[in-house]
Amino acid sequence: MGAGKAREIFFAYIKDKGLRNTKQREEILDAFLSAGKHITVDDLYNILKKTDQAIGYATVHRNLKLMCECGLADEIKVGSNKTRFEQKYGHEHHDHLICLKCGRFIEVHDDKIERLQEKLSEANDFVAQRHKLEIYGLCKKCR
Amino acid sequence: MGAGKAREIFFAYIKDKGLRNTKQREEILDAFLSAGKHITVDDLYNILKKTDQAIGYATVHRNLKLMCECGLADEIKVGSNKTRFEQKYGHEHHDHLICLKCGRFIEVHDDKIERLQEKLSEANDFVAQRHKLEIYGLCKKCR
DNA sequence: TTTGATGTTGATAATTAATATCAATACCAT
DNA sequence: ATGGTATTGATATTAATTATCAACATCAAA
Repeated sequence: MGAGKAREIFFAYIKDKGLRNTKQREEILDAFLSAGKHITVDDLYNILKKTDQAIGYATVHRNLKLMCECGLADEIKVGSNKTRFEQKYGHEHHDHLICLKCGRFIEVHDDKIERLQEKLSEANDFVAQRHKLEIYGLCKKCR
Repeated sequence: MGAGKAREIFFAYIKDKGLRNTKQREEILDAFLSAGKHITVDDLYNILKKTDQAIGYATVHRNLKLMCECGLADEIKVGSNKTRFEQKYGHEHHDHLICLKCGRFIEVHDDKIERLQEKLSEANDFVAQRHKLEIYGLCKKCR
């Protein structure tokens, strides 16, 4: 795992922007990097509360945003639920199969689909920058 | 256009559910059916206000939800913006190219991609019900 | 047609998530 | 060590959606 590398990227970004390193920032980064996939602000806040009673919700939120800015994290929004954050560094681009019953996210990838998307964009004089593909249905366990 | 058919579906659904027909309900339905694509509650509310001063925001909202229930409308959420509703009846399934600059939605469709998505789902023991593909980038005019 | 049970409306309140504010504090270049 | 300033954490604000409820409208049955 490139967790060390991810930290480097974060701290380099901070320095470059003239921002500062703090105890909380580091805690949040580490907690995020070792947390499960598709975590919410609440999730991370609750994890951090256990070891840092004083940490604030807004601080967790702000720093997750910061991780998105520097390319370490991605925001994903599903339905009307709250925003989830997932690790981007060291994780290939992927799409999601989302179980409507248990809420499980399955990460998938298909090069062919990616290429067809690119073609589709070109055919519409559109310059694609990123995309989101979510397939909703029932997973193995739930059907 | 099957606007008449769409109305039939709506009223049949209402009757079937033991719901009632109202002046507002009909106004909202008709306004929605003749409105442009990807409309928000606000948009529709403002359109309706012109001909029915007394109509309530909540009523518009509730009835758009109802149209989703009966399969005439679909909710689409992009980024952190407000929910948009689009007509489903008489409109083939499609995906969206979304311009990050001007916000324009371009509707696209690719059978090959659809089939590959189905395969991808099967390969993961997943029963797909619906999906959402959004490609973000810059449209012809904006690049 | 009248009636009455009940679904609907419209105004407003409540809820929820994301973000802004700001005084106190912590960081770090000098 | 210190001073300028970014950060924190508590709280307020914003924004969208949904819930509440009394007044009203609908429609099936009489």
